[in-house]
Amino acid sequence: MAYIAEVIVDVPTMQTDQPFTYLIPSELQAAIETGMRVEVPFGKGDRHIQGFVVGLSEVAEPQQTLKPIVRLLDLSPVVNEELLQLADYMKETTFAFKITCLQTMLPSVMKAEYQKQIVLLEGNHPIKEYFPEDGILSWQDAESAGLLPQLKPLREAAVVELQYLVKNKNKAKMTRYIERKIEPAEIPAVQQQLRKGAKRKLEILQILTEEARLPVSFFTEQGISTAALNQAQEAGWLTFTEVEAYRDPYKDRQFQKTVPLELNEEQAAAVAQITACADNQEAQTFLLEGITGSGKTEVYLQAIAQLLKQGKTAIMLVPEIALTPQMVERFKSRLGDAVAVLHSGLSQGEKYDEWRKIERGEAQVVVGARSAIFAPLKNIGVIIVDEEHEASYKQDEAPRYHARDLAIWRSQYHHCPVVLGSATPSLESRARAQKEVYRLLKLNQRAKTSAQLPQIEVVDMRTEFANKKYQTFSRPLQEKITDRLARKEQIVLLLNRRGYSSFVMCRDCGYVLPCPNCDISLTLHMDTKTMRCHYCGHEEHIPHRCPNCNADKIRYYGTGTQKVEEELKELFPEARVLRMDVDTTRKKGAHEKILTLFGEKKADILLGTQMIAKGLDFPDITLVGVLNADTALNLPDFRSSERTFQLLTQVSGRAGRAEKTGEVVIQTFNPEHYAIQLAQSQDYEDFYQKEMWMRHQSGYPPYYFTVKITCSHPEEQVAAQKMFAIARDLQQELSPRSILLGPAPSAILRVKNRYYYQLIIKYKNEPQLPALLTRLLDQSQIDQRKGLYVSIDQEPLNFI
DNA sequence: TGAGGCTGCTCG
DNA sequence: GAGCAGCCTCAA
Repeated sequence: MAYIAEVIVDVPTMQTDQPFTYLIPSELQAAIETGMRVEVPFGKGDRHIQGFVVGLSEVAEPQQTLKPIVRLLDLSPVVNEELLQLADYMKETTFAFKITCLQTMLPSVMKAEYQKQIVLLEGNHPIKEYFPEDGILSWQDAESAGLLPQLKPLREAAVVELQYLVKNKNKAKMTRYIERKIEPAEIPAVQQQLRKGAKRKLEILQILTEEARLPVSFFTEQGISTAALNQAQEAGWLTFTEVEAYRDPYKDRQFQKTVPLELNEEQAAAVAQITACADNQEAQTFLLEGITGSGKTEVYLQAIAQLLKQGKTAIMLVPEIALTPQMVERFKSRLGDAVAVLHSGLSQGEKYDEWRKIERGEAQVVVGARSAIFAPLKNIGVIIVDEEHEASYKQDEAPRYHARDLAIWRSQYHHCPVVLGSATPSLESRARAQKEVYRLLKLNQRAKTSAQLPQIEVVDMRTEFANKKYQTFSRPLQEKITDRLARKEQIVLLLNRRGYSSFVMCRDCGYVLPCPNCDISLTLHMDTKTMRCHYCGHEEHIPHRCPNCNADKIRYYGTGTQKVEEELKELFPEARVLRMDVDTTRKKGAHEKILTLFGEKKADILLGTQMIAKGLDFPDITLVGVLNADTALNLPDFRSSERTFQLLTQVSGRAGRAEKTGEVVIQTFNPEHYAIQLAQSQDYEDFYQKEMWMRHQSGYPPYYFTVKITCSHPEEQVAAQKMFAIARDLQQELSPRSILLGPAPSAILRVKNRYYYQLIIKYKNEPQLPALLTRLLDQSQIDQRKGLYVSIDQEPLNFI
């Protein structure tokens, strides 16, 4: 009898994307379980790598000689049966390797790091002078000392050995505690015997009278030294112990307990339908289409609260930029300690701790961005995807999954409802509701009955441009800002940065400073006084003279937030302005600080990029200005109208959420465009009809499915040739009803010195396509050593 | 003739 | 991802 394990190894290639069989040594047989991480030897030379156990079995006689598992990296499984199945689904739908899917599901600290080192076997060999005492030399040190050529023959002669270490990074944080060993009743007697002046010992004993267990920090904070504690230990009064501690990013925060708000009829009906589904174990997907300010979050909270009472759990996904402190506050204060929060602002250790809390069942509600869909909850009662239209739910690197799809998959596993919420649903989701694949729930009223939808004015910037002095602010907007400042009400200004940035141009020859590695102009950053590339991170000084013609007529162009801020200060010197963009929010907690200041009315104007469009809920905002509505409108992407409409509707929703009525000013060069006009009338349903007609006319989703294939190589020719070869292949195999767009160079042809070519397939029914694409990837494996990469993006959200 | 590079193959 | 075999090229 032999016990064997099927293991997915950490070698992300097409050829190794399958389970490998290993022998389970007898000492591991009792402890090993499916879903654990293990260390295994792999390949010639038995390099040690990490793997995931995906199956266990018993065989009479293995057909081949098997290598044994070296050790277990976990005490209990880190992926359960459900997540293993989910990984299979992800692999099929995203064309990613299974190992990549598995690693994506776990906190990053659980991904192994490998270390190479050289071990001296023959202690007397002259080479030993290069080795440290312990006879172990790291690969990096050997390399930098130029020893590698010398070591090569020594390895063959078995003087040294090459070792690969698998480092397990997931360390729980430990806190030192003190435990009382002395009976409280004895303490007064001991205190009597202390010699005079033994103040600290007296104090320690006093504390021990009250408490049996305390963190060491409790003592040190009171000025009791560790030396004193050590003496107390020697006296047998106490012992030190280590207790596992969670790194809780919110531990110092007090959350005021809140009570459920009164629901209006529409909200109550929505909650009832969702919970009824959960009660009936129905895997139904709801589309909750609610205008801004209609109280979608309250619907989520009450549905979750009800299900929690029945012992169920819940996942709430929000876009990264909407995961504001306000949102977290709302969940924590309503649902208390049941809530775990996962977002990019946490350190690796904090993320790991939140994950363990969930995994152990200590948290029942998970609020987080895209990757929170992998939260290891059991008995899920509802999954909510807020702002479901947001592009950030799709991961733009492998595995290119969409969190919405995985949410639906998990709901089917748990027989529970999914709620997709938005004021402006994606066309795909709205169309599915039309076809009754999803059930449509509508919220047509603002939750606060006194709150009205804001008045929206569209300003034609073509006529405004005659007023040359201030190009950024139209006269109507200036007048309204003046008015709000006088009334001490708050203003939000949105600078739409998509496809737009500030750059430096020479006025004599028109030269624009490019990135040396990418085909894109460098962006001006005034805070660091540098030019930066947003793609590769290249940085250089701001030029004073034109590098091309040497003229000194170099000028800054474009409208960065910094430039707008300066203009604002010039126009309204008395206004207090807060700026929120990538530059001012880079530091941890900066985001929160800006919003808190604004919430406390320490500023009159909040100026920012897209990140201010979502989730802000401040009662005194009565004016929203969109400085440039149409920068995204002219991008060559069929979703540009949809994105523009969504952004304008979302940001308009920030105005007039309480008693005071709000106003919105949209500045545009395309006032007659339907996306702008329908945003003005705030009619999502009209927009949906119009846009569906447009998509039907031009043959785009949701009428067609799409796949994007991308090739990249350091030489443009090679990337292009491969792309054309793939296109020829596909042309032959696909049905004549499918359409190929391209091959064409990507919108930014060169990134990090690699050239990108792409091809888009539009199709309605192509059952052979997954197999075809898998074969294509398989064939492209050979090209990888030549630096030629092929990637596949199923239902891409960015066409350019 | 031997060193070094490139390609294809394999890994349990 | 890494080692290895088989093949080719190149220079002496």
